[in-house]
Amino acid sequence: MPRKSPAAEPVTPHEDASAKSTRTRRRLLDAAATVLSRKGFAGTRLADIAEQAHVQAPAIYYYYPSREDLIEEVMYVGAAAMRTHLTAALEALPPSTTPAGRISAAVEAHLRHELEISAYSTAIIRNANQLPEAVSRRALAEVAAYNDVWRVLVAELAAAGELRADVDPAVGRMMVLGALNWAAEWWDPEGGPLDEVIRTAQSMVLHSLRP
Amino acid sequence: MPRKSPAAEPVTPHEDASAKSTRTRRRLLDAAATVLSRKGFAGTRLADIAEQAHVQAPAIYYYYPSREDLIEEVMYVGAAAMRTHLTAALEALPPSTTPAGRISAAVEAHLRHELEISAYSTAIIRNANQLPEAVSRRALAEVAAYNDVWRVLVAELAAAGELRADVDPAVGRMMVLGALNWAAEWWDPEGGPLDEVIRTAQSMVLHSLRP
DNA sequence: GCCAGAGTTTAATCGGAGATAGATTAGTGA
DNA sequence: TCACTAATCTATCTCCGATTAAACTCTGGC
Repeated sequence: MPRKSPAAEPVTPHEDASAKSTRTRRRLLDAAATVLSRKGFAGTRLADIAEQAHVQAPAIYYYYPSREDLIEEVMYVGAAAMRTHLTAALEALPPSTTPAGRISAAVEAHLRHELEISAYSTAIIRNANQLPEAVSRRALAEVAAYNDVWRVLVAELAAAGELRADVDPAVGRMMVLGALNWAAEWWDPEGGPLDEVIRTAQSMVLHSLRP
Repeated sequence: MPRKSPAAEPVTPHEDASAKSTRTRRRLLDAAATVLSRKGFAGTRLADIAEQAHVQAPAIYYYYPSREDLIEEVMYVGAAAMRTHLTAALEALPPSTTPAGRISAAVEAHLRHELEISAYSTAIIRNANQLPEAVSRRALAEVAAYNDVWRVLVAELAAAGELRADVDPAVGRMMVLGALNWAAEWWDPEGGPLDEVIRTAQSMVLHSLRP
């Protein structure tokens, strides 16, 4: 058994001696995200993760106490990054931005980040609802918080009188998020520039919500 | 070893003697769809399927040569049913129906069927892109055919001059299908009548596509 | 040049799950 | 009721994959 996992020792002994450790940890996380998105939770083998990360399988236990802990972190980190990214994008907007403008920015932030960290995104999208409770709990909480941000965006639009009367806010929000999430399943960098997808998405989303 | 699987003997010996066999087969298929949607491909245990279907695990081998064959059939049958349902709904429309009216009907058909056979739908949605090639081949072909039906619907709309210029037809179609597919992940019969979701969806879809 | 500990490896262990063998029971026609 | 087939069961085999044990290696500080 390894003496102590680096994760349990945040006080770095030699200031940057842990650089290697940190990098390997990240490699394992990325590898796990990739395998998880391609094979699903139960199909994710430690051997596959290890191969992706260029280590032997037991090395994983130096960094994570168990397979489930590693996967749990993939889900959480991916979900948290998504929310952080969206929040930052919104905060960067000038205060004068209209509700429609904010939604437009949110659409762009969602798509860019989703497709940039697509291994994490597809891992979350495909697996979130078929994981054991313990593995998905933190991630689902992040996803709920992410949804809340959108809830506010839609509410702001409604408050400005720009939400069509025949659109239920909750249903509308889930439809929009579904359209955006699904992009991870079909978008291919080869098939055309992301910017065009973003423009089309922004236009469709706003037209689907506003009078 | 069982003498012969009923599947291999389409000529029913006693005309309805196979009724029981047919029902068990269906129970197994439904059970497999349920487990598959909840646990994913690799997490789908024969024991879980068997329990859902009220048989012992080895009984499955009387009907299917292997676990993979059973799952393959779940995917294919679910995908094929989806396309059949949509096609039938479109053919039932009066010939005078406008392109927008046809899309509206397609939205309803998609949502109703998706949420009615939700075990099959979520099984397909969550697993289609993380299955071994051999298991998903037929299902993916059906999905492609299903997409083609929608491609035509959008083309008809465009031909009628009712597709906004800033909406790329392919991107628009995938966005719409994403919004609809995602409903299987969040819609809950307790949370309100399906009809209202359908009306909102129809309105959003048409407004997102038309000038 | 030597030591300590971080980081990683090879070699077991051990349980779980698909598949098979060989009964056993249910159903139907004579 | 008998005989035969359909349908299902119990017991078992076997392999795969997570985890653990026990080294080994490399690096920086002395």
